[in-house]
Amino acid sequence: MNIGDVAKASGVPAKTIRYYEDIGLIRPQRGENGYRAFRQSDLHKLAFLGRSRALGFSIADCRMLLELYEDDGRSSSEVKHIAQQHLDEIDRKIADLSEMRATLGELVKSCAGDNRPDCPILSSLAQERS
Amino acid sequence: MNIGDVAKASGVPAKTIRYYEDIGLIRPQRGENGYRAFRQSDLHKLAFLGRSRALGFSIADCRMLLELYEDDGRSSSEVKHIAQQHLDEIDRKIADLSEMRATLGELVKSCAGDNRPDCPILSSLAQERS
DNA sequence: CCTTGACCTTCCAGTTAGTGGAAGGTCCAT
DNA sequence: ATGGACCTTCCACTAACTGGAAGGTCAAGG
Repeated sequence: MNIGDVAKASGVPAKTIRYYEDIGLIRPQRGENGYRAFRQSDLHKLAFLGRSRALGFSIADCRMLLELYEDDGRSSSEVKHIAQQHLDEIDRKIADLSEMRATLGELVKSCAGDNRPDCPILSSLAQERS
Repeated sequence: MNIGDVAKASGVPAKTIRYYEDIGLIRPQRGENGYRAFRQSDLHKLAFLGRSRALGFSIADCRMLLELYEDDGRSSSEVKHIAQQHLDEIDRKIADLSEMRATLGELVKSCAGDNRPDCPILSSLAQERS
């Protein structure tokens, strides 16, 4: 399979696939014409990567997950540890965003949004506490 | 005031302050020794930037907000528009993260996390649907 | 007067995870 | 043989800093 085919099949853009090869996540073979020749196992890996990335795992995490996936002697605890760390990170991000959302939501609500200059959003950012 | 003083007073790191000057967000004067000489208005701007960034506004947004802040002829609707867009963006991010959190949370819960290799997390990423 | 340490300066490189685009080679169908 | 759809590499760019090196400045203590 050529890169366009695996891109379509895996949902990972061709450019991204080349990038993944660059950083050593996959090692497709090459045909005589220089084109990358993907095997089923490459496609499989790319789909794995696509799903991992969709869950927000970093490339570094994906690399470890892929290694664990191919390691028959793995312990599920290793996988779970990575996932748990990521889950904690997600929770932290959600908490941060929720706090921003709360503050900003209040400010937006309190701003008239008309053609006058008075604006509680700007006042708050300038710390002109009312 | 030197950069260290404003860094302390504004909470914005010195490196970041230099960066903000680089990209034209602030224009501190210079002393004879070449040191940046910050006025109160610079400090004020930096604090404004610090608070804007803490609410997750992009640098581009911050630039516009700062301009609006200094524009007496502004309409609060312009400010509100920027803030509303950002709020929507935050909501989108929270929604994305919440979905990841839900999926990943299930997977983590279902993984034994012991020394055996069987792992629903990896199975799911590999799309070996059970 | 000299030194020491805490400042300050600029500049370069690296971070994350790709994306866009240019220049050029290949393949297949008409 | 020519056109279009592929493919290749390489370089630059994104966001918002951060780290570090090399070197100048300033104030205090000996």
